[in-house]
Amino acid sequence: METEVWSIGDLARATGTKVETIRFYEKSGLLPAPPRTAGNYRAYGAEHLGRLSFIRRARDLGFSMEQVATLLDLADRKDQSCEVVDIVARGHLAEIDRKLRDLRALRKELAAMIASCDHRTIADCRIIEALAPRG
Amino acid sequence: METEVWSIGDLARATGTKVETIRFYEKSGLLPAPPRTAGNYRAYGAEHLGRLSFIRRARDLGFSMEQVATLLDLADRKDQSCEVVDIVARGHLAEIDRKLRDLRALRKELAAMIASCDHRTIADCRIIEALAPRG
DNA sequence: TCTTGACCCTGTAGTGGCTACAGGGTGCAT
DNA sequence: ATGCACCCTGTAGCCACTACAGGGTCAAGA
Repeated sequence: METEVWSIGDLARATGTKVETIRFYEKSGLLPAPPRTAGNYRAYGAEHLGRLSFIRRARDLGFSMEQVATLLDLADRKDQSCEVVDIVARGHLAEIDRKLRDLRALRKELAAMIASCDHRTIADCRIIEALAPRG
Repeated sequence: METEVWSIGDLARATGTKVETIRFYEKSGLLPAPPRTAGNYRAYGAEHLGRLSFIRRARDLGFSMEQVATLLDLADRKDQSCEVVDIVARGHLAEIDRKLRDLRALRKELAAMIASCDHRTIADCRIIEALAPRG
């Protein structure tokens, strides 16, 4: 049976990734280097497509490249317990919660600043005042 | 009347900034280069302290260096309307709202993934499954 | 056959916002 | 005189890409 082969551009289109990013993932060790054609073009197979989809999906969910590498490593050991996967995911959730808290606090302060601005000259501007030392 | 003079370390302590960061702000054009002592040390005055405090506060509130530069420019033109200041701040608020939306969506998806993991082997792991192409 | 144009290759440098050295000089107290 | 804390410049590193420059490959059309 013939196996399908994709060029780097095909993979890019299929996964919504830029060509340069795919090469970058290869250089970073996330995506294994595929075989080459006679003309030195990368020739990808189904396993590369799957792996790249995994990477993109995990990155979209905000996992760092290091976390993605860990998850990929784990995903390959199919017979082991998935406890570590759970730990990585929970750690990431905690990070997201921290960011959410920070952003909400930020938003509140910024919104208060904007609400108190009544468009006079900058000398009276509450926003500038709020940023100045001991405003 | 004598004017107070601070070393870069004094400024760093007073504003909670690292020394390297202050030099970085100078190189980036956010903080003007101060005069030097005979020994080539930077000699800061009150205006530098004020400006650095402003920068730090704005950065803490999540304004980009470019936005901070704009705000500093505007803050210097005391007689103009503060409309542009308001526009910058509102633009930043909109950015924060976008980030909040994205993070909340992320959190939801991630939490659902984690909730469905019941610690079997990786072959059955819902988290890995959720990341794999067409789940 | 020749050319056009889309695609591919490598390698390097840039982004933002710092941080961390290396390899030196200065200033003050002991 | 010596130690130590501080200062100086310049460069490289971090993350996760992105954007070139300067070439090579390949298929279709004239």
